[in-house]
Amino acid sequence: MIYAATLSPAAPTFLPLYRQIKALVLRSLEAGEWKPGEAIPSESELAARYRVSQGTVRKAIDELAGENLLVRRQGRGTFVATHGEPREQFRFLRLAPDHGEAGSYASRTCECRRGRAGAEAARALDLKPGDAAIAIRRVLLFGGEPIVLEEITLPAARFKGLTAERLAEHEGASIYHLYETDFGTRMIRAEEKLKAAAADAVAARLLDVAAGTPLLSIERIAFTYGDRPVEWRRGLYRTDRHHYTNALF
Amino acid sequence: MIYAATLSPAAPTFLPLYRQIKALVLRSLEAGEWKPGEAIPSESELAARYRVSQGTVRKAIDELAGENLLVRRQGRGTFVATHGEPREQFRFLRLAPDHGEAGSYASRTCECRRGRAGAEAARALDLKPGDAAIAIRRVLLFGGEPIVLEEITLPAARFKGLTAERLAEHEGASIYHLYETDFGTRMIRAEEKLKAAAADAVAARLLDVAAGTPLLSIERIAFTYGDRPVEWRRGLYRTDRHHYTNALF
DNA sequence: CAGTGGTCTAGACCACCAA
DNA sequence: TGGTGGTCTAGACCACTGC
Repeated sequence: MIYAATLSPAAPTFLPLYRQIKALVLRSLEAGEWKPGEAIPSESELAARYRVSQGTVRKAIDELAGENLLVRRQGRGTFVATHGEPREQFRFLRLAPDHGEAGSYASRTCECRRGRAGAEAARALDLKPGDAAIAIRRVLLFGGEPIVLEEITLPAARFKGLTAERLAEHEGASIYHLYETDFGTRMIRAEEKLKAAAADAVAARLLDVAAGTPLLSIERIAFTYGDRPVEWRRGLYRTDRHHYTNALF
Repeated sequence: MIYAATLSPAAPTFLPLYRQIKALVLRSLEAGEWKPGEAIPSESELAARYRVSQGTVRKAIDELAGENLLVRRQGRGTFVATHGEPREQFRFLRLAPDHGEAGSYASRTCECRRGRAGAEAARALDLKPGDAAIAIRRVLLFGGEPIVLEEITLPAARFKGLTAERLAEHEGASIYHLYETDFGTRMIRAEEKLKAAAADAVAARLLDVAAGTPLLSIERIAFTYGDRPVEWRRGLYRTDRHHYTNALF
């Protein structure tokens, strides 16, 4: 192994071995050498491949598992995380009913068109003025009731061929799972900005509330490998019978 | 060391050594053997004390550091985390201005009285019908502007002697730091529920907005060691020029 | 320079799972 | 029963801090 310091004399004057291994595993992940849901090689195989001890591989994998990129399963192996599993389903959707258990979930796509991105979305996604984008508008239903109105903007280059039909086939499952299966794009993390806003006429109609009703407005930028922003969205949430949950540590 | 399985034949049939060490360190932390901001004994000292290897102590401390209960500082030692440090200051206050840098911060206490807890607070804090509570009402100012109106409810038994004067002396610093210094109560984690709500007359006056303005409503329960809830609060946030930030992983 | 946390190794053994 | 991840140890050495 070669210390990064040897290659780039900048910043952290020293890069531990396990971080270099982590970067190598990350590169394989990003390149799709192991697909979401698949097992990666065992710790001892990786140790042999990279010529380091198993403990060093272990520490690299520990960090990747901590970042939800890998999932360890004792006795079975280490797997590439996927948004397809029920457990991961609601990691990015933190809405809960005020009372009782979470009921059914479904999405209804209103619109899916190709065109220019809005100013905010273009800035968030680093799109150049001429770049095409895909705009989706949909309503999320909980227990059959319309609770969330969402606008999603995607760079057309990465999500070529995404259609309303394909979205319709996928209703009920996480859209991030569709991104994985159809476009090989896995969402790693997201940043959100929350505000309160009054419902305009469109939102009022689609969410079945009076115009002016306070709604929770959530703007999100989602990132894939390499911290590349690849999805922008704004959601308007009815919070009369639901709330957004957050945990602080 | 004794395996937990020997003591309680229930649930996880096996409790690793490092978890037992972690529990012992946690007990010392909770008992105040080492105070916030102080250094705990070195890894080798703890290894000797508990008769385990340094690596095992290390793994226990790793987890506690991951939960923000301890802070490692290479070359210096491991310290008990505190809300007094600037770095920890805004861990529980996730408001940011829409544009520009975060400006000054201050709090202005409107009211601090002893009495009965509200129904919601009493339920959240596990208070019995007769238990006394302390109710605080305050306004948080950012850049000199009133942005947040907060009601805080505390169990009177734990926060005996908390007065408006003491709060006033503490303006500008985190109230969680005051809890630590004056009452030996350190907040470990919190759960929040976010909603959008219309400003009522009182909120409108104190936040200098029109009645009916959409506000972000945040209800929080904060926990100390042993997952004991010891603070309930509801905040109403003006979000016309600020937003609540959240990161999803 | 001594002391602390941080890294790396090698090896033994345990817990869990699937076949 | 064999393979995988999980735990534990002992020891060597490195990086950082403060005296």
